[in-house]
Amino acid sequence: MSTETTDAFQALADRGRREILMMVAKEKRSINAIAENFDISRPAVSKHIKILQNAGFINIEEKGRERYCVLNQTGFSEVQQWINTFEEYWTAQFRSLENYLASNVPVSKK
Amino acid sequence: MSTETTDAFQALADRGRREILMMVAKEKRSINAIAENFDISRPAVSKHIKILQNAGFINIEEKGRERYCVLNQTGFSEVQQWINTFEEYWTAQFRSLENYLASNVPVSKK
DNA sequence: GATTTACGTAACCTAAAAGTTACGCATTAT
DNA sequence: ATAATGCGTAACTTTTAGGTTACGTAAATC
Repeated sequence: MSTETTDAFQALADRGRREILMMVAKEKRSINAIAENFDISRPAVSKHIKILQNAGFINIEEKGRERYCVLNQTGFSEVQQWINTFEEYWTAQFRSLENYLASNVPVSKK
Repeated sequence: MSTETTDAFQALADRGRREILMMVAKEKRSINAIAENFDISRPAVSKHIKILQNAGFINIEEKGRERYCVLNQTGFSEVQQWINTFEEYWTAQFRSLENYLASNVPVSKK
């Protein structure tokens, strides 16, 4: 795990990390609280957290010796933006389907 | 590259694969046509295509000995759905910000 | 019908991701 | 002051991802 990853998609590639995000979405959690819900060791979780943080999916709220994870919209937006890039393609597809239907499929008349 | 990958996020983890999707979004392309635009070998591209296909991002249109790649919305929708899962979280965040502002921040009066 | 083209696939190698244990270091509790 | 807790990190091992070359095969070209 090269924890310096900054790529949002790379960060989401791991199932465990996606589960972590879903857990944190339900409620703010400390590193240990997260680790308790996984089979992997705490240090492993710790690394995942760092990756998610660097990719902009979570923020850390330090409270004494505990570190709470909360969602950060940055990473999600990045992915959303990329998905939106293809919006144009789908609407074009849709329009050409419309054209096809308009010119080729007989409309039932009353 | 275990080409049996069916995971959408896993498929998007690779930069090259994301580029392939963007290329294909511009226009339908054969495997070789795609490979020409990359530094990697054709067999490598071939594997990437298979991964993208299995993950539901592209469909193959066979035309004689050529195989054309076209986008498939399935994979994109899967990712979109996952992103939408967190929608609830952000709106809750927004509402609590609203509440905070309403109760704590003095409104400038005229 | 021989050759070239457009692929897929198997076998293999390398590098990076993901995991572990074993520490160390603050912070909190006793 | 001492012990216990909540982490991060370094060093190491295993697994997987991504790449290659070397084939084979079916369709197009000559």
